[in-house]
Amino acid sequence: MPETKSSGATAHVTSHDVARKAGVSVMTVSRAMSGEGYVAEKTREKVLAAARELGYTPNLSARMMKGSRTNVIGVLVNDLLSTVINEIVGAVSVSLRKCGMDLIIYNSIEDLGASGRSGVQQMLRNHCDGLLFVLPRLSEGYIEYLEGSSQPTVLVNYCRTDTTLPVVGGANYAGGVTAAEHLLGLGHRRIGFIAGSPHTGQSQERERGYKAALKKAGVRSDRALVAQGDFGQRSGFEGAQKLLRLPDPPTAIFAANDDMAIGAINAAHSLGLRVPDDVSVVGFDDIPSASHLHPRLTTLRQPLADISEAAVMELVRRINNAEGQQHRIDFPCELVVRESTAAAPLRSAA
Amino acid sequence: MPETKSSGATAHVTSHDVARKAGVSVMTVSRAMSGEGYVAEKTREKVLAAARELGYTPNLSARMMKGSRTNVIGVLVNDLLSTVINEIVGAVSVSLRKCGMDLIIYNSIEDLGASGRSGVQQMLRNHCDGLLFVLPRLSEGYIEYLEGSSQPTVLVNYCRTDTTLPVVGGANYAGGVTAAEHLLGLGHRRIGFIAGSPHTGQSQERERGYKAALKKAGVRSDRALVAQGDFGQRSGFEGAQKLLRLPDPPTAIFAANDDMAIGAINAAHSLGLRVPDDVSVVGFDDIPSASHLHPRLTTLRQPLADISEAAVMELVRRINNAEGQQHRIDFPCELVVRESTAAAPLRSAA
DNA sequence: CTGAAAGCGCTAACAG
DNA sequence: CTGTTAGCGCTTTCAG
Repeated sequence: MPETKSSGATAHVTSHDVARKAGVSVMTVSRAMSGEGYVAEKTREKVLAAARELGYTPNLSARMMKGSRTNVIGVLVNDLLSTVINEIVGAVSVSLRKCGMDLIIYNSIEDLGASGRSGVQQMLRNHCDGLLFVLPRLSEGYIEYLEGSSQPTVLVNYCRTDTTLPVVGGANYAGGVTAAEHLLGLGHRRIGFIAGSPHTGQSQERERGYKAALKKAGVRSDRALVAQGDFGQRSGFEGAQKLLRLPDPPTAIFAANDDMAIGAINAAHSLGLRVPDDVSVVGFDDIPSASHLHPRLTTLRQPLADISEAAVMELVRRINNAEGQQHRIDFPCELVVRESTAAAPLRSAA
Repeated sequence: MPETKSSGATAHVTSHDVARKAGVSVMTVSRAMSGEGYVAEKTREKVLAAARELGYTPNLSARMMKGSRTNVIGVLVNDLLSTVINEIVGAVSVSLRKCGMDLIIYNSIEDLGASGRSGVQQMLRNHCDGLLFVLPRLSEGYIEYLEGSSQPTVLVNYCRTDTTLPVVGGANYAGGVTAAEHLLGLGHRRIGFIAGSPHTGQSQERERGYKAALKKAGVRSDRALVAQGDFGQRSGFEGAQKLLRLPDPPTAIFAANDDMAIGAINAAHSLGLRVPDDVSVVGFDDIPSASHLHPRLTTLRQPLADISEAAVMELVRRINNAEGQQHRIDFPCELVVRESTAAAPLRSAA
């Protein structure tokens, strides 16, 4: 094999190579590349030219070993397959790039705390200027650990416990209230709820809101009308089937997220019921497909782009130790009325 | 601030700390942790105990700077929001963990070649034992670069050009043939096609198969029956609307993926057409929601789990420089007949 | 404004 | 089986 010669393979170009080529010291290369410290404009250009020609990029590992900024943040999730998580990760990615930062994603199937000491997570901690947990499954112990850690950390859409870590998310309780009030306003009295998995506490908050609205309207909540799902489409399907097969079935179903709402609509269809004529369905999130369905889904729009942006801003603020740090930011969720909800059918008397 | 004292924050525990605590040299710690080289069983236990107590994890950055294994592979994608990509990433994640490896995901919005020299990608190259490109948007130049690079690399579901890089994927051409033959067998003669984005070449292959089957059956293909989409649900909706509003509309539509097929079904509904009574729809991929739709979608099942597993095996083989390296692995796609396809309506004479 | 020295945390390569 | 030496590629001192 021939040596270097600037062709394809470009073995390992180091700052030494650039330094030699530019006729300066490695230190000058470092300064020119990072933009920190004084370098004569002319020298900088010379270095940059040499770097470009050689196809040089600084070795981040080496850089971070000295403890300096990497401009990379780590995004930790538990389930990349979730539509919402994906939306958030996408939006975070955009916001981050606006700040000139980049991101790396780590998907842990298990509790993020359990693998908190795994190699990759450790590596992210070492490598990243900050960490963003998106809808995380976190153990209490790991939260405490993160609270004690000096690494800037922001939780997105996590509302299970009180924590000193900053949390950014949607107003789930208020959203639950809104959803239930919408259905109550349409004359529904038997309103089912399909809960999602409890990891982040979002489902519980939405359920609390739903129950509060029912209570306020003088409607007694019925435990039989609450089905347990896991935020997946299939669980929404099964939950809704269970609910709709009840002796005294609900005339409306509020699903804790859109995926389950989609499953619920399919379940209604599978039982020969029409949406919204026979059953109304409300979701939560407003994922893209919500508006392409048949019928188009009435749902609570979570401003994921805003949430993501705010989370990034907060994280950056903390990385820079800047002013104006917030401890909790909640965004209101807006009711989007489409075709999956309508006035309650008249056959209500059971 | 008080010093260490093993509480929460656990500043930066290094191998030196462990060595001191265990009364051995750093080297012994290194060996005990990595499992390589000889260490007395008793010593190893002592070290491991000290490490556990201190909450020590080796610094991967430092480790890889010496060029040794990290047991981490980098997964590069262009669109985390794509259902299929997500499925693959999920399956890859599982396969990898079976091999005791972990993964990090990097999502580049642009062409992966363009940012090929970006910090993060460089970091991944430095950090990872191998790279997996999932349905990538790659420029020719970058492929050449990868071919010349010594880093183990596998492409998943990429079939645009001939490359010396190993490629694992589904048999797209054959799948296209199968889809079209299924529709032809049901008596359809005017069969529309909704193409996806051309980045990976998958859509073209499926289209080639579709056209070949038509030709073989003596059906003249009509350019007006091919709509250009981008694999997104919305584009399937729009493409199908265009097709179904034609003076002589198709009685069946083959969409290059399930997402677009879903859009197509919605489009049919929106035009007052029934699926499959008025129009049959076939998708490609068999994403989870395909079987929850109404009607349930007839589609070509890509064995994503097998594909992912094979890709991982091939990558590991190359990382270990092991025997039996393959250059191309294609998995057949199986036709799954559900409810979205039926015999062609009789009103065919235009 | 630039350079030389030192060392981040770890692990090959060689001694013992 | 264990320790010592050296050095990965970079950046933070501290001198020019």
